[in-house]
Amino acid sequence: MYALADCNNFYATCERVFQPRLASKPIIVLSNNDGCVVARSQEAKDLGIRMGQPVFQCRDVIRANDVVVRSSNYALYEDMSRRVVSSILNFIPDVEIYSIDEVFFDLPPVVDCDPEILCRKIQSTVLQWTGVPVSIGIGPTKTLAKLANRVAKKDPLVGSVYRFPNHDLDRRRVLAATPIEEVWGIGRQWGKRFKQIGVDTALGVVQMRTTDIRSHFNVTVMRTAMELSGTPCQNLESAPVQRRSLVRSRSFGRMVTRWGHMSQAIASHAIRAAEKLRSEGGVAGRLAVFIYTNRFRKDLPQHCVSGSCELLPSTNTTPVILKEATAIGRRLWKQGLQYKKAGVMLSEITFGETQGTLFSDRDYEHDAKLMQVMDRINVKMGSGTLHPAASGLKRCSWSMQQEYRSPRYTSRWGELPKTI
DNA sequence: TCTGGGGTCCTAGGACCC
DNA sequence: TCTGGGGTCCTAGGACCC
Repeated sequence: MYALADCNNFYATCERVFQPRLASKPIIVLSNNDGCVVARSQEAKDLGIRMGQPVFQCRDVIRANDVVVRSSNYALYEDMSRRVVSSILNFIPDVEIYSIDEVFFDLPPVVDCDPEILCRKIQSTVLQWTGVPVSIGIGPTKTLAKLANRVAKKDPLVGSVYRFPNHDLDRRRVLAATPIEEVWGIGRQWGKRFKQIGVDTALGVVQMRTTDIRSHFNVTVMRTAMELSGTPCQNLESAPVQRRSLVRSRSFGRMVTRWGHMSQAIASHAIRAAEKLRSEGGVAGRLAVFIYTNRFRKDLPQHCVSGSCELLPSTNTTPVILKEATAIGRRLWKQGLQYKKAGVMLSEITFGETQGTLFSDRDYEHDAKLMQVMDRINVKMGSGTLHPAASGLKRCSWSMQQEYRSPRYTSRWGELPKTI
């Protein structure tokens, strides 16, 4: 039996925990650059503000309803997420952290422990210890736990915890009430294709033959269909998975028209990406850089390009990655265009022993020591204290906008909550 | 005027090998 | 006139998730 605990309106909830006066107000949290709505409290959802909607499109609704607007504060959300997980770990030895606001876990088939009762206990404990309300769905597969979670969230009668029913009639009722595109793993596009062949709920999928699903779709969709029928195809992944790629990218606060600014942006992404990779102990075998113009400005010439190179031997050394990234960026750059976004991607990431090379005079031990010193200083004195000058010496026009960020209450001494 | 960032998996098609 | 069969590897693009 699987369970999925999902924090309700997570980012909006985090904003509320330390500012109780926001308790019943509509809240929205914005993406980087304060561009789109990425989280909404229930009140904001009720006002019709959509997920992913550009904030300038809902200015009127915000003003008319006194909606509280926040820039995203990942330092706060990540720390709150960690607290939620550690609360759950008090009851369950092994969990899979699926996302910043979702945790899967196994419920052992113990006779004297009703899974629903245990989950209710977890739910109330998390709320008491962290202030974050969670909904928990229980089912024989992860997909069904996810589906049950949707019921736990939507149906006020079930009190935030819902177990996918055993009884056939109930099961069909719940499946029939789940629109096809809301099944985990089937989004809008697959949903459309299902509707074309006359299937518009989860029940319809369960009633199809597996071979028919395979012929219309791919194996991923087929697995989802099997999970909906109660055959597990996905295990609990409690060991942290080793990543295969890593991206650092940002839209610019203002359009970039000078190579000087672009090279600083690429440099800063390269530096951050390399730093992140070292923190996880990996090395990358390939580096890619991309630069984009503003795809929404149909009136301007578009230039969305990327270039990549092999890193041999695989590396996480900042100066190596920085030099290559800048060179790729320079090749991609076209003067006279207005750029909106740039990013750096590290891929072919490996951990542990790596392939060396015979033909290099680089001193790898020296590199490793230098990076270690730099990382230690930055951990101790704050991120970015020591950095290559290529990323720029002062905040400038391409930096991100974050006008409405709340304090990082739980992770900065200077920003601890105070009573007034 | 203003439109996010970070991942994974699968498939088709092209280039190449013998 | 008639032009094979069996592989691998890589990349781009499309789908999904949060």
